Amino acid sequence: MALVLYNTLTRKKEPFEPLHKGKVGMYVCGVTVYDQSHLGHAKSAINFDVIVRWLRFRGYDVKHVTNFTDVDDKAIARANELGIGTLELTERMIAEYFRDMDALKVRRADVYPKASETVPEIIAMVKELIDKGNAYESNGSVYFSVRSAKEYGKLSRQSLDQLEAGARIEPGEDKRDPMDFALWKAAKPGEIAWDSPWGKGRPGWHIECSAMCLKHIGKTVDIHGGGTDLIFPHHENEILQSEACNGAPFVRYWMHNGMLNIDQEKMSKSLKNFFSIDEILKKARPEVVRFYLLNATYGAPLDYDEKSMDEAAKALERLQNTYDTMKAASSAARGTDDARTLCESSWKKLETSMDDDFGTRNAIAAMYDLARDANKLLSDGNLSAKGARNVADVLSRFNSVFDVLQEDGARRTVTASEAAVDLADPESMQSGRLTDEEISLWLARREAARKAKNFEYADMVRKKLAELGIEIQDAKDGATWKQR
RNA sequence: GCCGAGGUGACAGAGUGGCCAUGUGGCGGACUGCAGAUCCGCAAACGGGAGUUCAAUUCUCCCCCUCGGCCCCA
Repeated sequence: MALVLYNTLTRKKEPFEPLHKGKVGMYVCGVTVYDQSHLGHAKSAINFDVIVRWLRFRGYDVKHVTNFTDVDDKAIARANELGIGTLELTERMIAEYFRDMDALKVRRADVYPKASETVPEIIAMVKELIDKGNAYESNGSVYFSVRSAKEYGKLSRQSLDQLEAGARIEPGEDKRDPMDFALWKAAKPGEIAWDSPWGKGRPGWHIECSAMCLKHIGKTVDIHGGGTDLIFPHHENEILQSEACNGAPFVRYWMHNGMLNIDQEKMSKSLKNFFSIDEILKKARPEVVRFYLLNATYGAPLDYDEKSMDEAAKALERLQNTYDTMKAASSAARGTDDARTLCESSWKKLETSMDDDFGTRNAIAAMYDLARDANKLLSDGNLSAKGARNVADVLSRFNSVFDVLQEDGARRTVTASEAAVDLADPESMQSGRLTDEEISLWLARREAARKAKNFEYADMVRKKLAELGIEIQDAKDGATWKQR
């Protein structure tokens, strides 16, 4: 089954065929670094993180580029407020961004170009656009002439005339046409600026992505991603610039992730209705945040509320329990079923889902089905040790793409000595860390007490262990325990 | 106004021309000394209207509603 993805350009799902066989050049629009990152940014980062991981899992050699917009009106304004340099502020924000995304287990892109470090390439591109007659200089600024483009609005399906009806030129601008946009902005006093053939100034917003794509990937990128809010005008303008400059198709597949809404409104910095990643991580583990976001469709808007995050936590708990249980059963299970058919069909379903425009939601559903059937086999006593291992392997493979299960949470069986008949006082349990042997000993004592129907003692042991962060569960073939 | 997406059971959210989504929650069971975990069963849906069809939640048309984009924004 071939990988199919939804292309915003054609509004259809298309079979994925990169320009060069086996290689994928992928560019994802990053953030403007003037403030903290919020859950909406996390959604984008995690959606594309999993997309990249799946492409790699499928054997593609992916070069993933994500930029930082560090030269920008808001960053300049914020830095001035704080009385620090623009790049000082943006460096700080970039560090925070990495801290946040690392916490969310987002794999790093291969390259993180910054606007401030791409100025020579940007200037070269602007020059070329002027030479080719697609741009013009005006009072130290350079604008792209939309009327010079062969076609306009193919991504967002906007008509230039329609747009112009509502547009107007801001006072102080020197555009020839209202829809023309700045490639290079003449410096204003107190702003960060670079020398250029048009005097001191700085790059416009859209041009940095075009320049970075060209520099780090080439004239044509296979996948260009970003939020749906960037479709117009940002991505539209990127197409105009890049195709006018390079004379080659700019992007083969446009992928856009849906916005995260809160109370029916887009979460955004300007609306001040956002949860910073910091805050979110106080409420939920990173794995839960990932699971919550991946349990939706990347391209659709997602409404956030605390209740749905809690639901995600509970649902994930089930998969985690199954994962832990299966790992424990990998040596203990006694049945005869090696669960091969089950594992194969579950994995097949996951692959089919992921190959269908990265259907993480259905992929997760496949894991639920696997968990249910495997748990049933186990509790019916039919699962073999090898079968448990097979199931754990599938979940582990799933996790290598989704990264939502904790690997060290294994529930452990007791390796108890039979001779543990002395019912020592649970109160004598040392606070601090117990060794595995000590835990086994206590569980053996408890087991002996249970057999003797001394439930008071058994409950006491369970309680004391719980106080030390050790959770135990009784099962048919003995208790298992887990460090919390 | 223009462009785009969408309306599915209590909630979240897939999908398909005729058969189970899935998860959380609810109800009833099994297991259990109790916890917990797990499993089984039940109830519960396809915005409204017309049409195509043997059959439509799934296709077509109309209507209603919601959301996003059109300054910045993942």
